[in-house]
Amino acid sequence: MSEEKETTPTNFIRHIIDADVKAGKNEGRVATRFPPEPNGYLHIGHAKSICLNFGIAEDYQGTCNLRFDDTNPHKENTEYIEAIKEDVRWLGYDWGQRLFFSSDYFDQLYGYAVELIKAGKAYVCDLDADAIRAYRGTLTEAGRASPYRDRSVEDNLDLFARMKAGEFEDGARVLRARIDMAAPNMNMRDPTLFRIRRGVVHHQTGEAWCIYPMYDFTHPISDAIEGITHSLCTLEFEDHRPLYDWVLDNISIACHPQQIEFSRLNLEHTVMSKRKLTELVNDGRVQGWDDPRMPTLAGMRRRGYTPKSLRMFCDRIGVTKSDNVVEMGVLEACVREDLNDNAPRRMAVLRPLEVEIDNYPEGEGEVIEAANHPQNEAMGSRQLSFSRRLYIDRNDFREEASKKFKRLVTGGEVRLRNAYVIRCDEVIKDAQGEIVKLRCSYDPKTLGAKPEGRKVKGVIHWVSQDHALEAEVRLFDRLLHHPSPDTATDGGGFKDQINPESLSSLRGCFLEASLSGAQPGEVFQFEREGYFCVDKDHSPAQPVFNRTVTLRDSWAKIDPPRKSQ
RNA sequence: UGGGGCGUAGCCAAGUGGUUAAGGCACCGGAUUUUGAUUCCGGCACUCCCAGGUUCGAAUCCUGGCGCCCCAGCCA
Repeated sequence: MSEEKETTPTNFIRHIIDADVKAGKNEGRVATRFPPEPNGYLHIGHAKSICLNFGIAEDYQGTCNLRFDDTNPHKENTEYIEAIKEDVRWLGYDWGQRLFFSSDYFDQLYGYAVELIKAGKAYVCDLDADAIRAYRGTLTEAGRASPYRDRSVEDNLDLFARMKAGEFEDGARVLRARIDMAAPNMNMRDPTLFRIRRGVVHHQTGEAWCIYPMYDFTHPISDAIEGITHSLCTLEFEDHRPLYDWVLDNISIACHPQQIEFSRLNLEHTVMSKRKLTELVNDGRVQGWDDPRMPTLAGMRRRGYTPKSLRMFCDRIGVTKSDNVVEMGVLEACVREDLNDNAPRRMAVLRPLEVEIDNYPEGEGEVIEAANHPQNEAMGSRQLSFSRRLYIDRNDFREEASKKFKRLVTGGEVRLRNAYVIRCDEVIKDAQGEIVKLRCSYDPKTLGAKPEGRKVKGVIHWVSQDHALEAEVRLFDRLLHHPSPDTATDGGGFKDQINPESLSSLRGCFLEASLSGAQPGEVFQFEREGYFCVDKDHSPAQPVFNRTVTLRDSWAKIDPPRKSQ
C-alpha cells in the first residue's frame, strides 16, 4: 500500500529552469505548453511530453497551456481535438482556461509576415515545390537564390495581399523568409512561411483564410504571444531552433521563449509515429485508435492502464537527449504496482476443466466469504458460491508432473483458493483421449484450516459451475515482433513485423458470480492470472474482459508456456 | 571537416574535478505467503565508447579517433 507518491526525478530541463528562476529570468515565472497537432490520437510518447510540461508547471507554480497547433487544415479535424482533450484530462492534467489554437493567431501571424516583408526579410516566391527543392541545394552544396528573391517590398506586399485574397491557385506562390541560401543548416535556406490552401474548410476558422502559416513561423510566435518561457520539444527540432530564434528576433515582439529539446520515447515492440499508427488503423491491422494493443492513450485506457501508472512510467523513464528504447517491462511494472494496491481480487477460470467433488453432497452448496485484497482489509470482501461441480484451469492440472509442479496431479492434493483442499481421484477422458473431467474428493476440515498431518503446497483458483458467469476474455501480446521495428534490418518496413497473434480471444471462460455487476473500465485482479478490465464491448449478457497485464510469473521461467496460451 | 546532436550495466538513468559510480526495470539467490502474486532481505559497473594528455586526483577538463541518431515538405 505505497501511499508515498513518487516524486518526479530531476532532469536537465529542470536544471535549466532552476537556474533561470534563480537568476530571475522572466521574473521567475515558468510557463510551458503542450502543442499537439489535431491530426491523430495521442500516444505514450505524447504522455511523456504532457507529464513533462504539465509536471513542470505544477512544480514551479507556473502554467501550462494546451494549444492545438492547427495550421494544416488538410490533415486535422475536430474528432482529434476532442479525443486529445479527453486523453489529457484522463491522464490527470487540467489546462483550466488556457485552451488555445494556433489558428487564434492567424491575424497576428499575417501581420508579422507583413512586418518581415517591409523589412526586406521575406518575399513572395513564384517557384513551385519542385523548383524550390532544386534551388535549395543539398546537404553538402549551397543552394541558389530564387529569381524572385529580390522583389521590391511593394511588389511583395501586393502579392502577399493577393495570396490572402485568394487570387492565386494552390502552389502558385509561397511567402518565404529571406535568410541565407548558403546556410549549412537547411532550415535557414529561405524557409517557406505561408502557403496557399484554397477551398479547404478549417475546423476553427472555416473559410476565412486561404493561406496558412507554416510550423516554423507559427510556433515561435504562438509561444511568444502566450508568454511561454520554456518551449519544450523533441530532438528533431533542434535544427529548427536557429529559425525559431530568427523569427522572434526579426519581428516586433518582446517575448522570446527558450526552446529546449529532449529525446522522444521509443518503446520496444511498438511504433510511435502518428503516421505509422494511422497506417495501422487505416489498413485495418488493428481495430481502431483505441485497440488495446495500440500505444495510444485511448488504447492503453481500454486495455486497463491507469493514469497513475502512466505518470509513474513517465517519471521512471526520465528526460534526456540520448536515444533510447525502453523495455515493455518498465511499463508493465508500473501498472502492476498501481493495480496490485488498488485492484480488487476475483477468481476467473480462463481454460475451464470440469471438477466434480464426489463426497460433496449433490444439490447442496455454501457461501464463502473471501477478502477483496489479501493485504488490505479496507477493501472489504465478497461472497463465493461453493458446490459439488466446479471449474478449474486446465493449466492447473497434470496427470503426472515433477515435484516442482505444485498444482493438482492425479492422486495429489491441492488447495482451492479461499476454500477446501481437494484430491484428484480419477481422470475422465473422451474417446480422443482428451481430459474432460476430474473426479475429486474434498477434505471438509480444511476450510480456513490447514490439513492435518500433511502439507499441501499448491493453491489454485476455481469457480462453481452452477454460479459462474460465462465470458469472453481477450489476451494481448506485442503488436510487433522486433523490439525496435523501425530499425529491423530484415526486409521491408515495420508492417513486416506485425505479430498476427497479438490478439487472442478466449471464449467460454467462467467468472465468479460477483463480477456480474462490473462496469466498463473497472479493473480487477483475477487471482494467479493477471489484471483484467471490463471492455467497452461488454454487456451483462455477454461479458468481455481485457487482460491488462499478467502477474509476475516465476513459474513461467521454470516451465515456459508451450504455446498453450 | 555540410550542419546539428548523442555515447555511464541487458534497458532507462543520476552524476557538473575528490562519492564505495545514485535509483528504477530486468536478472540471480534466500525468508514469509491459502495468488508460483505481494512483501522482506541480499547480490548485480575496480569502471563510464576507444586512445592519448592535463592533474596529487578524471565518467567529469583537453586532443585525436570510433559508433549511433536527426536534417534537403508548400508536414508538424
